[in-house]
Amino acid sequence: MERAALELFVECGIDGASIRQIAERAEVTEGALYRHHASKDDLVRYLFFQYFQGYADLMKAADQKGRAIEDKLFAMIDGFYAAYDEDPKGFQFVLLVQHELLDAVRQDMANPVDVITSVIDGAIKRGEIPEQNVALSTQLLLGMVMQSAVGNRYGRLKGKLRPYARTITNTCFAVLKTAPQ
Amino acid sequence: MERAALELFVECGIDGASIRQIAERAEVTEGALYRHHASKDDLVRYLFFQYFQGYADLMKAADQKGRAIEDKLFAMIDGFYAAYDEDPKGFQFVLLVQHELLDAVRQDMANPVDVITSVIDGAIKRGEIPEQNVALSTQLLLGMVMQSAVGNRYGRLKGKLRPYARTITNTCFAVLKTAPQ
Amino acid sequence: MERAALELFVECGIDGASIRQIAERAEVTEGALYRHHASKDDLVRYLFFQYFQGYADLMKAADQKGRAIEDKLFAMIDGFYAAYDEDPKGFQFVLLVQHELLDAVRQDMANPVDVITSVIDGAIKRGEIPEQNVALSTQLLLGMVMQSAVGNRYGRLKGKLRPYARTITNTCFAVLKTAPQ
Amino acid sequence: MERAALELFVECGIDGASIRQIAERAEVTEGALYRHHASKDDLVRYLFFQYFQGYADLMKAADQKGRAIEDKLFAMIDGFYAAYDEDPKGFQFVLLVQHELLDAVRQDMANPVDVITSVIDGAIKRGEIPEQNVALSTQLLLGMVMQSAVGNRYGRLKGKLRPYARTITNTCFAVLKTAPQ
DNA sequence: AATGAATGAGATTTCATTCAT
DNA sequence: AATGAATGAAATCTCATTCAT
Repeated sequence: MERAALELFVECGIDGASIRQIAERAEVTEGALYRHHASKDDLVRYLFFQYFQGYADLMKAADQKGRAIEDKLFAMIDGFYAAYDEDPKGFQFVLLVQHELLDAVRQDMANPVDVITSVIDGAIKRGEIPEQNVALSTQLLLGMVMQSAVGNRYGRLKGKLRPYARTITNTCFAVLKTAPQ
Repeated sequence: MERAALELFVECGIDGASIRQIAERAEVTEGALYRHHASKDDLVRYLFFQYFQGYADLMKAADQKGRAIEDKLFAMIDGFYAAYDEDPKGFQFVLLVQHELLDAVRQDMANPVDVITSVIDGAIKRGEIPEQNVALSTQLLLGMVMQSAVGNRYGRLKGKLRPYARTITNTCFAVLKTAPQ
Repeated sequence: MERAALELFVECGIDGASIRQIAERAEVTEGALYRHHASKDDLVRYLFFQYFQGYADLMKAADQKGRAIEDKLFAMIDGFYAAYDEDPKGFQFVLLVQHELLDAVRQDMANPVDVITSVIDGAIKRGEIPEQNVALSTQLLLGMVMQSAVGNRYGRLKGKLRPYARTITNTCFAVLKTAPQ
Repeated sequence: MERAALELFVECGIDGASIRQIAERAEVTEGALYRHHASKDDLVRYLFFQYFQGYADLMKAADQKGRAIEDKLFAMIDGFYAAYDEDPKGFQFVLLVQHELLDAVRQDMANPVDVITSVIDGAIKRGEIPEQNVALSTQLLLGMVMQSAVGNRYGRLKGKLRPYARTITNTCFAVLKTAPQ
């Protein structure tokens, strides 16, 4: 049921996918959906937080891996790519609704963005990379990783993403070495 | 009128912004909108292509600048940031509808993505950077530049983006030097 | 202009043909139409009465022709068919709006139906045909003549109708001879 | 619900009757209509084919009655008048939309017009009536029968039509005897 | 006189949600 | 718990008509 919703949301957009369509694809009735989720919004939020939480957990776990930033970065990127390869639509869905729901995140749960920032911060403190504008560096790394997924979706980047994990880790490290200001 | 539409689209999403709201903000009646655009879809497409064309022209012009890839890259990034700083909502709007409209682009007009690819290709041929997976490099550069704009929108990156142009150019060059595969 | 309206009304129906379409086909602007006719309704009424008057005049003139009912009937039928052949859309238009406008007719002008009735009445008085239910006979004759035109429109009856005038007159006479009750 | 629609269509015309009016008269909401019929057009088509099918079945059944054409004709006319007397609006509705929907008929189902034609054809072959222009004769009979119903609607012919069945059958036979060419 | 942009009302249709069964 | 018909609000779009130019 949630799967049907996710797929339709990604295919048609949130407003473009109607409850009736979702119910049809899930092979239940419209009324039945409302026993599991109070509203369409609720369903969207549920899906978003499920995936968002997943990505956040991934990041947090990666943060524990190894000692050097390269290990942590690799764990993050490899983890995300593995997750993406397994369920690309999940990522696409998060991308789709982040505009509306990112604000609702900040308080409660760990944010992947913050984890990246803290990883970079730690590396600077340990002298692994030079002083830099961490907020900026965070966005740059984030951009490279996420855009590779987007490029995959649009057919610009074929096949699975996980094989790129080592390469992307290296470019991320290269970026951090340039000390973006 | 188009401005009112653009702003509402960015604020509320395409489906979230109703013709009535747009008309109200533009201080015209709903019917009046339909004299200028045959449908809501038409209005969305009109806005998308206007901005997309603008960015494409920017990229093509930048491609002519200088000789070395660093000059070209700087022209692109600086040009894009200047455009973004002047009208951030235009970029946000393009981001918002690219999912649905990118397919409608390919045939007719130059695509910024292709321009970047060709710039990288040229640099490889001239021996300025090593052989690499150009499709991948393209997405990485694109990701860094676009995500910095997204980060600005979400308040992660404050102020104007243009001052970052030189720095980002350098990181782009650093990325290309790592020869992503 | 009136011609453009008539044609569009017949092609698309009264509500189906918009003022804008009419203006376009007539190669004038919408505003210009309103200088000649106070409203769309007015235009419809104008066209209806123009044709209806024409048919009524035809009938009245035919009523004067000859002495015997056969002469009068032939004049009527031949006259109507001639008019139909020359401008089938005029008749189709009248058919299209009779539902709404026939009521508006009764008072002012001679009605073709009444003329037929009076012709039959006269023939009975002169002993040319037997006593009968004149209202019924009127509808039967009317039905044969009008349906032949409708049949022509729908392709059931090819070519011009006027050549049928003599034949139809004879069948009309045969009908009247059966003294419908 | 369908009844409310039928009546309003006959009273106000297809475009003149709004979904809202129909819903009001049927004492349901507009949305409820759309559970049963996908669109206004669909509703119109549904009603048309229901009645058209009914008339066609009537004609086919009548075609089986008796041996002589007079029997068949009487069965047809009597059957149609009975149907008309019972539900005049049904016929008026069919008349109203035939312009647009007759074309959609030809392929699938038996057409009353064709049945009449075949009845006349049969009578000619059996020598009951002389050789003639069958297409023309068909329209003449059709015209008499249908126009009597139209005359009833406009108040030219009072009361029930069924009592006229025998008379009209006779006039039809008289028409066929004149061998219209 | 003519233009055509604008108006305002209304039409069709969709849809999240509810609720009697 | 599930169903699916019904609701009611809103969305997109059309159009006869007006009016400043």
